[in-house]
Amino acid sequence: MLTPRKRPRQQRSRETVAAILEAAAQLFQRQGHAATTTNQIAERAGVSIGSLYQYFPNKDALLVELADHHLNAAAEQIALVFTRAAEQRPALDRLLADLVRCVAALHTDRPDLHRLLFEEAPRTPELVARFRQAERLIASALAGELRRLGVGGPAPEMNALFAVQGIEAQVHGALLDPPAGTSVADCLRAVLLLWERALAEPYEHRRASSAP
Amino acid sequence: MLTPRKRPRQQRSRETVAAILEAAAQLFQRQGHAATTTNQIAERAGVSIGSLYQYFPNKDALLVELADHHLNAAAEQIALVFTRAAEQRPALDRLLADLVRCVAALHTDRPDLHRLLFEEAPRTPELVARFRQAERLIASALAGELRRLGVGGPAPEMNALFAVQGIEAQVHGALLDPPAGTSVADCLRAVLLLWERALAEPYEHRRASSAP
DNA sequence: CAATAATGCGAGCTATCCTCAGTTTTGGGT
DNA sequence: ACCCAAAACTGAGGATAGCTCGCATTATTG
Repeated sequence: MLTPRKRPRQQRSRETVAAILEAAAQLFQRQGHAATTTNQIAERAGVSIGSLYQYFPNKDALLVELADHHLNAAAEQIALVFTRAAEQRPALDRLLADLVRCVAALHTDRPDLHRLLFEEAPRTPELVARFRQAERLIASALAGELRRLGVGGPAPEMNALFAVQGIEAQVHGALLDPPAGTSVADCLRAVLLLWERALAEPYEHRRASSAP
Repeated sequence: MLTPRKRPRQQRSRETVAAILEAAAQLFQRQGHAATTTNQIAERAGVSIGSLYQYFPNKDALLVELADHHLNAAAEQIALVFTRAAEQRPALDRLLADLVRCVAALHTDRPDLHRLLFEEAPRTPELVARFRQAERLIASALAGELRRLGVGGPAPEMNALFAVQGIEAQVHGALLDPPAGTSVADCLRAVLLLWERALAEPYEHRRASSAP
């Protein structure tokens, strides 16, 4: 059982839970996950260790909850890109540019939290599942736009998912460990160009001179 | 200090280290990282806990060492793809097909170990750095081939790196969590097609002859 | 065959996660 | 206003895992 062991019903307990999460976020960011003890978190939150364990079954559950918040916030930002796309019906290059910019912003907005969740924390199955779910949500929205534009090949859903996974990995790499002698902006531009080329029509099969 | 605290100099100690790593691999795979204790590892390896800590400064160092072995094995497999490419000088689609097939094989060969290292284990900075290093090595080899083929855009190095990062993420996703109603083979084919399109030159279709 | 270095040992220290029995606070019913 | 069951809170301490350290054992050197 990784989900809360008890639901806070009164106002007081909801504040307790919020304080615990806030404290956990701060300490995890400052000291790392392993170096932070649950007693420290409780102390900083101004509650007893027992209260912490009334709402979180173990230390990792705090991480999962923080990740969930972060992913929801991210999904919201990305959703904004797609609602704007639904209104303005931009061309592929414009849409992808917005998407890449948004993904990059998600990394740079809270770099420490992002690094904590993606590079340091032990990944519980729970955490992995939530990440995958967010990925699919975004991919689904992107697939809709690809269909509207008549691009993305014969299976836009699949290609949209791969695009989301690829862009995430590439932007992540570009921001945390940019290739020597290249600006981050250049990297993002290059990523954008790659995906424009990968997804744009014509999508005819070029079997020019060699077998599969 | 995450690297070995003492180097094994005699045959006896080298065997001890090997036994410890073997035991660690087995137990980590069977029970997961967190559920495995260092005392269990020592016991299974047939050595005392003190001996373990003579060669590994902490529990995570075992993981780093296992990851290092795994990455070296992977790099070797991939290097094979590129030495063969150097001989046969295949076209882009053929080269990418080999690469994707090889990456997929690395995932399916030892799925439990791979999952351990990529999805469960806490990622120490050391571990992350080694991943990045392997990535760059492969990207560098790929960039060479792209240059030979005259594709990969104006900055083949950068695009090769993005391709490696993207392919890894996409193959990983396709194998561990394939989209509903799609076979793994279909996914891999789709990934391949995306990267063919992303990297191939649309404007200049000159068949490369011998320019470095 | 000393003498010295390398290796191996394992009881136990330290520190962390988490429990639980008991206390305090809250809010709805009378 | 008052009562009281449910909700919330408390913190000392149990259980356990990572890791240390002084000493025994085995190998290597001169």
